[in-house]
Amino acid sequence: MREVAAAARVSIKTVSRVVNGEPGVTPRLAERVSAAVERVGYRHNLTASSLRRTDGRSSSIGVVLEDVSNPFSSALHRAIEDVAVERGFLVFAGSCDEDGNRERRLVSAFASRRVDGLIVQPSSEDHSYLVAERKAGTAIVFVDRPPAFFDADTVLTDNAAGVRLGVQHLVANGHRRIGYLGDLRTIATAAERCRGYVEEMAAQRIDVNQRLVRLDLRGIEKAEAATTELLGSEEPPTALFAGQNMITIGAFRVLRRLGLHRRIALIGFDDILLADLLEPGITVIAQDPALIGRTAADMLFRRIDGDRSSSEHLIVPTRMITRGSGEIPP
Amino acid sequence: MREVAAAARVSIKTVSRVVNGEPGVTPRLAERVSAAVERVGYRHNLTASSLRRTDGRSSSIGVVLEDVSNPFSSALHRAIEDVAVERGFLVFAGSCDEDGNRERRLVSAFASRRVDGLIVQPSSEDHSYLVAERKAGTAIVFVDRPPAFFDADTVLTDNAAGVRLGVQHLVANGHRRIGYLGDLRTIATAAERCRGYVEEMAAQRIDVNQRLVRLDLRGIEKAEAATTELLGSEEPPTALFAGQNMITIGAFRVLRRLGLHRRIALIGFDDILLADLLEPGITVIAQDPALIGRTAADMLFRRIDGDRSSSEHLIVPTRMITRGSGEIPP
DNA sequence: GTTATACCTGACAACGTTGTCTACTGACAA
DNA sequence: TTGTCAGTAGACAACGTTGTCAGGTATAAC
Repeated sequence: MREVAAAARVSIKTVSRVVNGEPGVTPRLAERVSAAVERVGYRHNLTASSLRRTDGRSSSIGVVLEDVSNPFSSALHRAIEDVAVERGFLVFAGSCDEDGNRERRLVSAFASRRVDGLIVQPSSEDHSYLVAERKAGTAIVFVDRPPAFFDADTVLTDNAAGVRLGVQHLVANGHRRIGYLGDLRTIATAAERCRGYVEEMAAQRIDVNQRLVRLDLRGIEKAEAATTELLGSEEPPTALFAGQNMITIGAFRVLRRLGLHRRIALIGFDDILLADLLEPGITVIAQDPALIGRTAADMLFRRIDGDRSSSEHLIVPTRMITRGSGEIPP
Repeated sequence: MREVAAAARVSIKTVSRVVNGEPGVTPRLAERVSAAVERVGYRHNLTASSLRRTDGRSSSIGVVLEDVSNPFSSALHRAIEDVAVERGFLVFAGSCDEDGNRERRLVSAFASRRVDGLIVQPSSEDHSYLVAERKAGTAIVFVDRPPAFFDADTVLTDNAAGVRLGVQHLVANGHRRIGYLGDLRTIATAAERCRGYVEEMAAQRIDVNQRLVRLDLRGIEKAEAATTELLGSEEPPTALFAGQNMITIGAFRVLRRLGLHRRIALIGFDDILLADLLEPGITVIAQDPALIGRTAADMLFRRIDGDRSSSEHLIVPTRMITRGSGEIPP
């Protein structure tokens, strides 16, 4: 900046004014400065700028995801990015793989870089550590899963209601022996989904047979093993509800392998690319990650803009997409 | 920091030493400082720190992707992140949707935040603008596609060789009327893949029938339209090579719709989740985005660590995964 | 010609750090 | 006791900006 000032024969402050588009500089002078900026190859240093500014804004936000490469998380990420770029903000993103410590380390790394806001898809089971960030003025919004021991804005899917919709659909098609395959119970959404299953079964006056319920399945392989076991049991289910993406894939693989894919009904939570091209197409309870991400980002920027009202909790609905696998009769 | 210093009754510099783990502080004193840090709720400000440090490192890198939510890009992103966290670096990521201007804006935003390195999956057709960044000391690595008018390290897939492998496989299965469906020719990788097709056809002494070649297909729908047209023509192909993910999906959809999915062979470039569960499974030429990302990140950090040797150009091989669709005879 | 009024411009300090250099402390040998 | 030497601690400036405020310069009105 000093170089630019020298080249344009003005003071440093004037260069700053031009760079920031502040008023009070003659167009002619501004032109001279811009030319000098170009000539010297000057690049504005936003870190120094944010250090000095009274509001201390860094124009960046941090996004903590389960895994940037997982389709759901990355759709969130993209939606958030789209809102951020409109505001001239940049996005830090990190994955924590269901590891609470990694989540904390990420947040701390973001905090060191003085992000203006955080969007967290939590892995940890205690978010009281965020109190310090909040006090430092960082806006915080949770997506997909609620925080624990910490009050903040949230944007969640109604997981239980989604599962209930699916189970209801299976019952309407005549099923009563409905198996449930769920993810780690430590994941809040997985617990919610399982709750939805139990509640809807009760609402339909069907006793839950514990032998038809398999939980804590993480990854395709565990889902495959559990499905194989379930279908090989004495009184196998006539329908399966898969509580997550990878579980749906695992279950479908086994159904195919056993030649049961046209005989046993299957509904999965979360849509899957290509699910429509399988035979039969897989009926799913679809979330809308793009809408969730956009909503969360809008909320975050409202907070960054100074909204101090009490925390909001939004629910984004799910929707059932029938494609065949969920409509197989018992 | 001043507060911490006051609370621990030491000078600011001593606090700095403790925070940075510099030697020359008695363990007892360090303990006292750490306690004060905790008590005051102090958070190290990395932006101020990097401003002052002689090396000026921000411990962050920028990643420019086609789209953070696209499976290939997000796999790259994840692999890069994994290398970065090991080094204590944070990752800015942005999408540019094949828009060269967006790419430039992203790079400029990264530069303003003084990232130490850039990994670019380019959309632009002229990267001479990066000369300024390079001169400022930013390390730059290109992935997936080569830069134009700019010399830098690259990590690319051998696209032409991959396609040749696929075409060869089709010919070996008896096909001679092989259709080719390609992405926008402005995308370097798409051009390369098309070249592979032409070259292998020549090597097999088969004349390329221009009516069997459809290019500039962007997105599933355009691919569907082109496939429909191709298959409805007078002398339809007996096999199709789809030059990209979405094109493969579009082509398969049409084959299914026309009931030709067991009669016309199909090979796609890039693996697709669930491709093994379709009927028939889709034979693909698979890239290894995780390896590409990791390699690029390793390269970038070598440059950040000061490696000034001339630019390297690595090629990551592809591999064919046969699943049925590519083995259908004419 | 003088003064008032806008409007521009620049000197200086400060943001939260760290590099440099000086000064202090205590231990040990002479 | 004194001198030397590590080893440790602190004062100060500086990184690249911007906020504050004082000062300068046209222009217009008297």
